[in-house]
Amino acid sequence: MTAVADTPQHRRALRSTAKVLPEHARASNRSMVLQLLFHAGPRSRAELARATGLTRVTISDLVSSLLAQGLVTELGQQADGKVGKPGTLVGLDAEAFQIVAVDLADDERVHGAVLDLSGAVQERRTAAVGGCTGAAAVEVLLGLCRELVAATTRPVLGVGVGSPGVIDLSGRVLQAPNRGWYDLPLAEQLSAALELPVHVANDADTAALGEFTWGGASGNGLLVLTVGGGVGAGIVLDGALVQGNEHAAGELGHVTALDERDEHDQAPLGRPQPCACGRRGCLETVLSVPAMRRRIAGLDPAATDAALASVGRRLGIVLAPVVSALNLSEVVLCGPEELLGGPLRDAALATLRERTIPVVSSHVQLRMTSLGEHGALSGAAVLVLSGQLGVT
Amino acid sequence: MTAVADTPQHRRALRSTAKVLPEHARASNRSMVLQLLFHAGPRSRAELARATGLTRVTISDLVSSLLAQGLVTELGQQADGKVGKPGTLVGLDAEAFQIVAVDLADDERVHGAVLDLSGAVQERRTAAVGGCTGAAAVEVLLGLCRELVAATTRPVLGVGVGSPGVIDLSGRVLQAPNRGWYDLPLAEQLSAALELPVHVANDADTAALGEFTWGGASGNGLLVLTVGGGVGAGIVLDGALVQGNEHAAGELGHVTALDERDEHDQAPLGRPQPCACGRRGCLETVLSVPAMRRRIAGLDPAATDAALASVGRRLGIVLAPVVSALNLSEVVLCGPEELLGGPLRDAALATLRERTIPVVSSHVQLRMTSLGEHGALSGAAVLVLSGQLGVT
DNA sequence: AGTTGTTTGTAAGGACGGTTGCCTAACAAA
DNA sequence: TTTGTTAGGCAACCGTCCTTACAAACAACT
Repeated sequence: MTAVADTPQHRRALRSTAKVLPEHARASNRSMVLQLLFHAGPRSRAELARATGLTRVTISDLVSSLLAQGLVTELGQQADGKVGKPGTLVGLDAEAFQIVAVDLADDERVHGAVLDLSGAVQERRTAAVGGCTGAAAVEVLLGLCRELVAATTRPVLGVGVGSPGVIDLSGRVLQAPNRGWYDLPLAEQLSAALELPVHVANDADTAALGEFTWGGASGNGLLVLTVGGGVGAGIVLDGALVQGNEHAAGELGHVTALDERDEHDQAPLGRPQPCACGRRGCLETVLSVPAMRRRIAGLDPAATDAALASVGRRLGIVLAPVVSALNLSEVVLCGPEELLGGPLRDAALATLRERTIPVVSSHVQLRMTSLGEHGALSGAAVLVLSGQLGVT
Repeated sequence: MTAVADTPQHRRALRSTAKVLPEHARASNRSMVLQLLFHAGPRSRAELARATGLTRVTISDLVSSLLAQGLVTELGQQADGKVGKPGTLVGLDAEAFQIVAVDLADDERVHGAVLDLSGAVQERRTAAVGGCTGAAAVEVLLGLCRELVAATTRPVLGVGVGSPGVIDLSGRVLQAPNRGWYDLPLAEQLSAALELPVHVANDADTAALGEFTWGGASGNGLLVLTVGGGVGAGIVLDGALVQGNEHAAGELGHVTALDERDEHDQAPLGRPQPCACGRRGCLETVLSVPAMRRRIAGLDPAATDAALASVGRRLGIVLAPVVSALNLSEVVLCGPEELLGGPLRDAALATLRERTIPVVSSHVQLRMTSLGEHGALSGAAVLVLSGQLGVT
């Protein structure tokens, strides 16, 4: 229809650009105010104005619209002993709305929760997958969502879903072998059925978002490694998830981590094992929970520690190039504390530091998640916060 | 002075946010038009409107201001056989302005050039470093800049500099040991002296920008590896350079690539060699130009190929985790063709593909730069295009 | 040749968002 | 009480984009 040819040059030229209207400026400034109230706590209008660089007039206008929507509330006078008129504190009303979050990482049960805007869990529900795949699996998910929405006691801001698989920005599942989903517009379908905004992302990505927002991330550049039945990663740079060319960023589980001839460790991991992907020696074959449990089964404590440390060293070797290339400030491990938290972590960090230049190694952290097993759920909630309010 | 405490939460909250005014929207839309004309060639106003999503009225307004600034020119009627009034083609005037670009990667000579807006080199000059460091090195650079500015025949859009070292977004050189620069506000100093906009970035980063803009990059996610006296990398994701937590992203040269006990290659690289950074087995100790020349000196062609392939395999091993984590679409090598272009590249690509999951490996490219030795210079020019016009 | 329909580019008017300048209220310190 | 400072609101203005309307230029049909 259009006379303009849709050439690759066009798409390239406009890939990361879109028209900007004054109303987008408004939305952006609104997000900035919410972001500030979210992270830094209640503030007076005048303080918001100083912190954002906007004028008091504009902030007043923004705040009044936020008050009208019920997102923020006035919390009374500022009782400092300072000169001048005391300001009126304005704070985010964490209980004004609720978020429905669902985690599909577990193959057996779908885990869901209702959270408030501060990430506090209000309700928790699960549903059995029962081996369902394809459309039936969508039905199970939809059922849990309906149940959770029914359990909310406030208006629902939106629904966030973290799922294994490759998922694009619009919430379309390009492929999720575990569920038998291929090219499925999951967010669109759920949104139509629930009549709510729905955001879907890879579960490692949601875990990374959760860690970024609530895990007390320090610097810039975060990689979250989820260790379960498989191994996945989510990367947050400059406050945004890295998507990758095919939306497959974070596929660290299937990087070769063990070679045929290079194992001379003190607690040898043995020959590279075959992997579900059809190759051998993938990181998943040594770092996944089942693989580690098999390896340490029946070992005495010292041998267990040595075996886990050996796994940690392989992890450190794989992480070193990534951490160097991106100059990450933090690597976070999500998974069973008893496997990951001890010698594995220590060995991985030591190896990572040995193998990177000081300007990188001296700043990088490697730690367990501070969100426990709720990481994926709260991350799915951040998906909604980010999508609906611009807050991360 | 301000009553608002400057807490970490504040900086965190506002890190990737800034107030947005309608004029920023205007600037963004202006950039979008320029971007389209730059990459897709001349268009009529109506076509620009369709491609950008803005109305014809707004485009007319934007185009008229660009015409007034001399950045674009009208190129006559569109002579298609279509119905309706033929449009007036509007095109970027590549010769309306010129760009001064300087490359400091070479320790012996500073290379500079005058380019037009299409990246075509108009003039070329160099200056001897003569072992200068610190302020004296700045003087040499400044002298070359003045010479180049004097050689321009059109108004100068700005000056772009690519330099080794760690450089922040404002063009402050945090550390550049080769030049003896530490915490030096280079862009600011040059800008004050030349009375022109000056943009400074790491040389690997400028090379990556050049490749991204003029190298025919295909997908999303580009890593450019510069191989010279050392090894550096620049990464472009979603059209923007990756900075890193300490602005040290791309420090791949000092990732350990060779271990004490894991070398069983067909053309052994031997024991890990000491590196200038004080550790052993860094990628630089096998992949830098001097290291490779030493290794192949006196070898017959077959042995040379085998040795270079062995280096390539080490490179592939280091790249695999990075390419997987970011799902990169392209890795580009910059450096001597005779060393990098043959068996080394082939072995690196094969190793990279072997060690990554198909969804990643089947899409990734690994090739020599298409910009020859001018990559860094044209990249420095892109720095200016990007900074002044929003075009990449 | 005249009519019709399509497309281009411009003009006028309106909506929206932010700013500056000025005002009043509330408080501490002199 | 006076003075200086800070908070918050009101009015007027400017910039940016939109919608609507219109003239010009052309192809195709009658």
